[in-house]
Amino acid sequence: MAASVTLNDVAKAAGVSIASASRAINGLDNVTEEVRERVLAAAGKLKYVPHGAARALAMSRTNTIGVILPDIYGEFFSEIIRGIDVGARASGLHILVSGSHGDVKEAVKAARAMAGRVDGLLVMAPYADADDLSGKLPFNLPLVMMGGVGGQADLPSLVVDNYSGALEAVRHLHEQGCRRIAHIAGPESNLEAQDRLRGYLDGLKEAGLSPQVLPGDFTDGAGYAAVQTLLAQEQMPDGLFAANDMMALGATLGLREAGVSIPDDIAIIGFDDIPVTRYASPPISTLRAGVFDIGRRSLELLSALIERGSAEASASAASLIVRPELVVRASSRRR
Amino acid sequence: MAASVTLNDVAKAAGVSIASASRAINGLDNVTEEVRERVLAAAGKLKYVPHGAARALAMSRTNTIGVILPDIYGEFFSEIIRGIDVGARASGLHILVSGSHGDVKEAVKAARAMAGRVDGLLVMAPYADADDLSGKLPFNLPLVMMGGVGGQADLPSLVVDNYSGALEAVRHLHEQGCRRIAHIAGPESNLEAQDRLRGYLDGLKEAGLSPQVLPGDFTDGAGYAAVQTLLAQEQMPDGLFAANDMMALGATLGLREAGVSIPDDIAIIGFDDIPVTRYASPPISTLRAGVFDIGRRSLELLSALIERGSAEASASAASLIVRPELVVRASSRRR
DNA sequence: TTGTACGCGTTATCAC
DNA sequence: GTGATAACGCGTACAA
Repeated sequence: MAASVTLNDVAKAAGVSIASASRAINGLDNVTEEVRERVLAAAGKLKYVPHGAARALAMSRTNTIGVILPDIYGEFFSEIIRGIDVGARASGLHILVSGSHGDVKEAVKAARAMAGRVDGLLVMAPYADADDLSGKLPFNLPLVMMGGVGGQADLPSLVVDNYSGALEAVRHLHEQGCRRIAHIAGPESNLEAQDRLRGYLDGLKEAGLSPQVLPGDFTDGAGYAAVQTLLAQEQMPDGLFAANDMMALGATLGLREAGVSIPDDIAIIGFDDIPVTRYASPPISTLRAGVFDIGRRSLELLSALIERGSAEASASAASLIVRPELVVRASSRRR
Repeated sequence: MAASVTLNDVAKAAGVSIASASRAINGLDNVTEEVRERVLAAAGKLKYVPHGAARALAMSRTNTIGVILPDIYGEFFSEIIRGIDVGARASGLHILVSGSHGDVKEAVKAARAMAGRVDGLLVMAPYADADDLSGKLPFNLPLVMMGGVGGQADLPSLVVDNYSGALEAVRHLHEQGCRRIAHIAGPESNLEAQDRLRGYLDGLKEAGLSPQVLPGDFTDGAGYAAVQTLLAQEQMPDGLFAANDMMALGATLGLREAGVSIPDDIAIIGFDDIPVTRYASPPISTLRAGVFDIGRRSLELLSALIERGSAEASASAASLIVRPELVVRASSRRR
């Protein structure tokens, strides 16, 4: 019933031209007060709502930014999205999200689908080789990369210093008296996980300890599985650095189940500082990457790029580097 | 630089008409194989990407659905979004999200901004009076309400049977031997919280017990604060039903801090079954509303409405009612 | 101040 | 099969 009412209908109902109707509705000042009222009244009665796509086409401006994440749920991404939401709100922008499900092809596909529907792109693709994206992604659109390794493809980006974070985690465990420190790694193809692994290895070298790396995939299940491996060996480690908080959480569950005391028998630290770390028992030490801030600041950066026409986008490609902050909680505090 | 390349550019480069170019790119069959190849080659070389808004305008079809939630982060909404994402993916739809921040005006505003940019709307507005929305929201757009009270404004919807869920929670605690059962309520203006409160009150009446209701706002902080109140009174309750899981979680933290044993001294149960309940210690009993499924099924419902042109949308406004399922974990298991 | 007419990038309907 | 051309709904020079 009733195809949606257009500006034309409103103009007709108000007895003015479509141009005047447009002006009145958009609050331009070159309209008689009387005309404005007539138009607004008509619009109200007809329940007129501007057609987004048409407006976007005419103004080549959507007031929407596209967000492409590996996934759009879970503690980690949820925090990212929150940051983006807050920033977007402040800038009067809307958000078109899409999950790439860890696939580069999907990410590119999503980006293509967003062309002409967003003013800029915020993408996080930690698994992607820089070259995989650089050529295919930017369709003359302002773009900011979140996470990933530094200076990825010369795109403006916000990255976490995963390497020094990992280094700090190891040093912390060492200071707490740990001498056999194991690591639960993230997905092999994940660039951030790779950096964290490097930091761990260098940290152990620095301390003169020998490393033990267990495979993982960033899920709590992987953390749980990893401790099963550890429990089966002759000697347990006395320190455990998980590449992210979810795996640290899974590890604590497994250890508690086995009656291992945390942090006395084994100290644990994660990475990211997602909310649930505070609710775990014991609360889990971690490295606060400022997930929320990453989202918010990325959006601000993108927003700025959009405003200035994204002129020399890559010129000012000053990749902001976020240095994670050590957060010590009960899971690793031994004194 | 270089204004984005259009279909016209591609057509010109391939030496065909814009119409043929369109056909070739959209895979229609009435094109010579040779023309198709020329067009595709040109498109590839020019890095052509279809303009979403223009396509939407021409086809009056966006392949996008708008999602309006009170918030777009946190465990609960994250799960909803996950469900929607899965459903959307299956239907080849994109998602335009917006948080209303608990404000009806904001929700309506968001919906207006989405007009002409989406094919349908998925909205959750638990604080909204049915009448507040029914008139202002549907701009000739297929719409499905998530949550809220049943049959809200005759719109097709997916609602949780909060009342019987709450009733079941109370019965469970009673069966476990609890005789002084307190309730931490949700926000007063929240319709779902109201239903849960009703269920609680009727449940206590049924058991012949006297109720104690503490105020809350669905945050863990509120749960924590509520137990401080309880700890200060002469006699502690021996059972606690929180209107949602986050408050139940906050309550367990407060109680553990005070050295109160769960579930021996006090049994606890929440509502919603968000992921974190499983990681808490002890794991928290709850009522599984199937948050994920609500998202997914809402989308499926909406998708169906869109396909069939939303003809008699409200005719088939068969509000699907989800009956929550009791999930007993350590926090309330006394035997 | 107001109205006319064109353009935004695509799709779809025609003739050819 | 292919190519003009009219929508789609709106903003906006430009002219009046």
